[in-house]
Formats: sequence, structure tokens, C-alpha cells
Amino acid sequence: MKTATFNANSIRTRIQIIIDWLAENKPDVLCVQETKAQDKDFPVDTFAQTGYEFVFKGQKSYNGVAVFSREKITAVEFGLDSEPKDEARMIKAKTAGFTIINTYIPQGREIDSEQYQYKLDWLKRLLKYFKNNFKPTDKILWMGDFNIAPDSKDVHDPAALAGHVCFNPEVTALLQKFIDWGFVDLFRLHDTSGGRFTFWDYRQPNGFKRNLGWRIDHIMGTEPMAKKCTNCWIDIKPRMLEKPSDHTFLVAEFRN
DNA sequence: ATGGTCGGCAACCGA
Repeated sequence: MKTATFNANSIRTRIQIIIDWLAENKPDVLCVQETKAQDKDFPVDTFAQTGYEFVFKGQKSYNGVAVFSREKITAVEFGLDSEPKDEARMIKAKTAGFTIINTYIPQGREIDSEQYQYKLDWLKRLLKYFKNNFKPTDKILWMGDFNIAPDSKDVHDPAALAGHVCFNPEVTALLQKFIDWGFVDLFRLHDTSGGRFTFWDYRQPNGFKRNLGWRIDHIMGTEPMAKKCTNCWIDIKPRMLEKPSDHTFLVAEFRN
């Protein structure tokens, strides 16, 4: 069983990347964030040809999430179970024998902004959601764009980036609370070296070539999923140079 | 050097 996550930054612009990647890698489940398409504009017909089941929730211009699965997708809920729900930032569903939570966590803009406070609140509400609705012994995969680099190993210049909305003691401590509850960082489980990134800001000139990256996309599994996880890796290859997109695919594989 | 690049969507906002 193979799962993956990808921040598309417009699913309509990256549609060929996603179609090709599904065909080449045949994951059982793919979670996508930042689809940036209203539901009426989601490319339903094109994706129907892949044979995958899929569910999605978008809004105008920003955010938007989608889940693709080779198996039936059931028990679908959009957004948090508290207000504001933020439907276009989260999908909960059951498929392939486990619960999937796909999140696009708010980026936060600047430390002294309302948007950063919203990010912190959102994370606290999500933690409460897990505690209220699940047990650490449940089979859960929580994946997506977290907009949090967990450790100094996970940013290209920890000294310069310390205090960034995606890398500071406050957000990393919040992420740790999810780990304390029962989630395992499946990439870190299989690769303890640093300098492995999932995102390169394309506002930085030649950011990918200079490897000015961040590890902010994650696949978190509860213990039953972590035990079965045989590998977790970032799929970079030459794809990033041929078909630019600022995030790459993060993949995890599981024994049955 | 306070810019630089994308994407949505039609003037700027968000990353």
C-alpha cells in the first residue's frame, strides 16, 4: 500500500504532473493541497479517466484540498468540526482500510499578523479534533502541507530562518503535541539525516538548484500505521526541473 | 539593492 501527498499550487495548472505521477507510481491514495479551484471548476472529467475515486473541496482563488484513492472513499467530511470550519483546508475520509486526514494548514504570513494567530488557533483546534474523535491506536494517516518545519535539520538555513512562521519554537512545540498524542513522522522514521526538503520557495532565484528548501509537507501515522510503514521518501528526480512546481511528492509505503 | 516569481483572476492577495 502506497500513499502520497502533493501541494499542487493550482490543480488545473499541474493536472498533467498529477495524471503522469498517478500513472507512473500507482499510489493507493494521493492527497492534494492548494487546488485553487472552485468545485464547479475542478477537472472532474479528466481525473475520472484515471480510474481513481476522488473527493474535493475548493473555494475561489485560495486553498482547496482533494483526495484520490484506488478504493472506495467513505465517511467524507470537509473542514474542522468547529467554526470556522475551513472546508477547503481539510478532508477526513476512510479508504484503503484506514482513516485519512488531508490538511492544508494555514501558512501564517508574519509572526505579528492575525493570520499567524489563526494558524496557531487552527492547530490547537485540529489537536482537539484528534483527541475528541480518535484514539492513538486507530489506523490514521494525517498528511499534507503543514507549513511547519519540525527541526533545524528541516530548513536550509536554520539560523537565518529562526522565527519564521513555519519554523519557530511555538509552531514546532505545537506539532510536538500531536506527536505526544500518538503521531509518528514517517519520513523522519526512515531518514534521520537533515537537508531533505519538500518545498523550495520560487521567489528565491534558482531556489531549487541552490537547494533553498524546507521540509514542511508531512505524512504522520499513528502507531499501527507506523509499524507497517516500510519506507517514506521525497520523490524529486528530474521532475522538479522539467515540470516546475514548488512542492514535490512525499510518498510512504506500507506492508499489508 | 526592501526587489525577485508564480497562480488565480481581473486589482491585488497569498505563498
